[in-house]
Amino acid sequence: MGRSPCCEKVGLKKGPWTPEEDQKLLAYIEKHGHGSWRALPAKAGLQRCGKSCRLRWTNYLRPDIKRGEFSLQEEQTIIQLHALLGNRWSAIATHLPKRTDNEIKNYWNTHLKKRLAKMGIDPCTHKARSDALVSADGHSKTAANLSHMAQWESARLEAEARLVRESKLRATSNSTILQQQQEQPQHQKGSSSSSSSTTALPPALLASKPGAPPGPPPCLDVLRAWHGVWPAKPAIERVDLESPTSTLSFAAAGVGLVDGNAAAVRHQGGENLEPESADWKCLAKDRMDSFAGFSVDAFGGEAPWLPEPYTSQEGCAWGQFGAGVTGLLLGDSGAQKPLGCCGDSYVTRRETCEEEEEEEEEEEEDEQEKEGEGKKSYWNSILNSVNSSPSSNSAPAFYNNSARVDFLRRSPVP
DNA sequence: AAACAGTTCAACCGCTCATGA
DNA sequence: CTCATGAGCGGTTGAACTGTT
Repeated sequence: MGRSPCCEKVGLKKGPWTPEEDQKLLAYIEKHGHGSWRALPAKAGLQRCGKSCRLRWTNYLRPDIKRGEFSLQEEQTIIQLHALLGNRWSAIATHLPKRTDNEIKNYWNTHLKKRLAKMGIDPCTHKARSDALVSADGHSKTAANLSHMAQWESARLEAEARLVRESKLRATSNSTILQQQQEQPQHQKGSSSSSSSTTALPPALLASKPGAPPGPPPCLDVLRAWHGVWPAKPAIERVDLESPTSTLSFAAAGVGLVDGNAAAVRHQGGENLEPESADWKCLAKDRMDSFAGFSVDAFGGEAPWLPEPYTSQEGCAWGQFGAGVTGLLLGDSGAQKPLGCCGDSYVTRRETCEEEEEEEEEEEEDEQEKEGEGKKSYWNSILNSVNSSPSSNSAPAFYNNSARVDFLRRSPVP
């Protein structure tokens, strides 16, 4: 629309970054923070446009980026959030700590989308292609409700993310930033305008603080109101406010609890279970036909932040069931090779992969211990849920929560 | 071993949004 | 209120890589 280019294009380098360029960018940001991206290239001695620098930093060089294979819980989170938010990758990325929107987008397009399509599930709507939702027996109302719910939740997610960002900025500016600014008064100029930008800070400020108090951020009052009660011992023990890309990590925390579910599915079906495998395909299809209405839309929107299923002793409410079905969708993920593991352009992929695999093995061992219980109980939960036949008439747990339904009714549709 | 096809992912492009003058 | 500017987002591209014939 006649917009001037973000920077003078002449003489600026494009294409893959060289190690030297990376080094320059890293060194500059480590020392000064990025400040104004537009002005950065000149200051850092780079023949790149600011946009390119920002992208390189946020998608590749930033120290708190996790690269390599997506874990099951990450896949679940992506599918669930995509069902709710659609292609809003940055919003999805806020729930996947250390993952960039670009990476998530790529992963969706190259893996998850295909997997869903292969299963006969429309990756756009997250419904079985033969739409059982709007059936003759009046389920369309449920569909409308779910759509309403999804819209509302979508807006709410954004609001929460904003609140957290704002509170984070406030908190930071009240303490460290002030001090930092006194020491380096000019580096932060021009970076305060962005509502979501925390990366203007030098990385030292962004370094994770494992011991940071895990108390719920102010925005969680909204959740408390939403849920009626904040669990005495929240399933979400850690709210990672430090990651520049993550304003909330409910998804990781919450879904992490059901990570074992998908693993359990794999376990039940055997590690070599292929998506085409008759057993689970039947199960998936049956359940998808039955639950197409809720599909991932319903439980996907639910699982990441709802504490109920995870705090209840039985832990087999809809959230878990939903995550379990998502696990079904992810049935072959466990067997897949690490993809694009170690994106380092300058180290051969295999070298870094070996290191990462070792680390991942260690992490897996830890996770497996935590998941043990979930794995055992999940399949029973699935069977219970199936046996108790949560037909479309019996809504997921949250729909039976009258307070929430009331709240929903009062809530405006964005 | 070579040619071809398919896949992955880093990077770019064009657009919208937020902010400040 | 309008305009200019910068930042960020989502879609797309193309080089590099991998698998198949």
